[in-house]
Amino acid sequence: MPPRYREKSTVGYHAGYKAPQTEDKKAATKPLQSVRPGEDPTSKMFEEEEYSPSETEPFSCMNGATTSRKKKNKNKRRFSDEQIKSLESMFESETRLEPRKKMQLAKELGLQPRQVAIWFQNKRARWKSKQLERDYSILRASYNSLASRFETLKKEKQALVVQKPGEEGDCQGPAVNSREGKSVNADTTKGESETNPRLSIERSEHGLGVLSDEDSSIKAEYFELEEEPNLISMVEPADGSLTSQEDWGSLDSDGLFDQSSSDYQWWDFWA
DNA sequence: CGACTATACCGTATTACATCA
DNA sequence: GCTGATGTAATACGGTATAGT
Repeated sequence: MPPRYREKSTVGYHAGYKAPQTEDKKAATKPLQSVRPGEDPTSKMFEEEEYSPSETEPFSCMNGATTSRKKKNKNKRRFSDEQIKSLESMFESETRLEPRKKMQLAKELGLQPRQVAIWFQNKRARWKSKQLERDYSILRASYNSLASRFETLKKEKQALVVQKPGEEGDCQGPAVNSREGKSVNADTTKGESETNPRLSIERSEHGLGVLSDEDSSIKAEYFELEEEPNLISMVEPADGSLTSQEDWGSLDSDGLFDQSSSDYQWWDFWA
């Protein structure tokens, strides 16, 4: 969790102290009179004493609105290109604003500090959303690569089995078991390959598909896959650490998904 | 010192408005 | 001019951290 910037209060609060116009929801919602979406009885935009509406909009026009959804922010204005530019460049250097910088930036841009804070908040949300899309694409590409490699190996193996029907499979038999220092005959090798779930290539009758953006059902199928536990366990550790939301904070694509930073591919387990 | 309170900030979901095709 | 899609500023809400009482 990145550090939060909190302005240390320099005032000694006392009983009965009236909090300064906070720019946040706690104060805004303190009266909290059955607030419903679209109905903001304390609409900060219209209470902010320093707030100066955009040059063109006399926002008082909304007074007396007759629609059921009253209190619409008619003075909502998009920020100017210049403002966006400044905000963007600040966001590039730091995604969370120090209160002092927020105030300064707000002053420079002629915005309310709250507007700056909200912009950063929305920006982080948008950025995260796009990041998730990117990460998913990378993951999908990796998976598809793995799937096609799997198919290739499967075909190779079948070819070898057909080629030498009576013979022992050189590719897996003794080699696999040689780590135990035993000489294994063809029968035991074959027997193990049939019973050992880890040697389960043949078991996959339908093989592996290719993930596409469109077919979400396929995605679901593969991410709940029981057929190939080995594959899943490589993509997602059994402890769920990859999908644990706690780790998302540090999941900034140069971490988990940045394959360019390493020659190692996770599917190399299989190679 | 611990409980309580107030405030600030966060992420997420949602709303409402502006803009464009 | 109307309409639906999209982008985005703003709000709502629940949660957490921190400082003061």
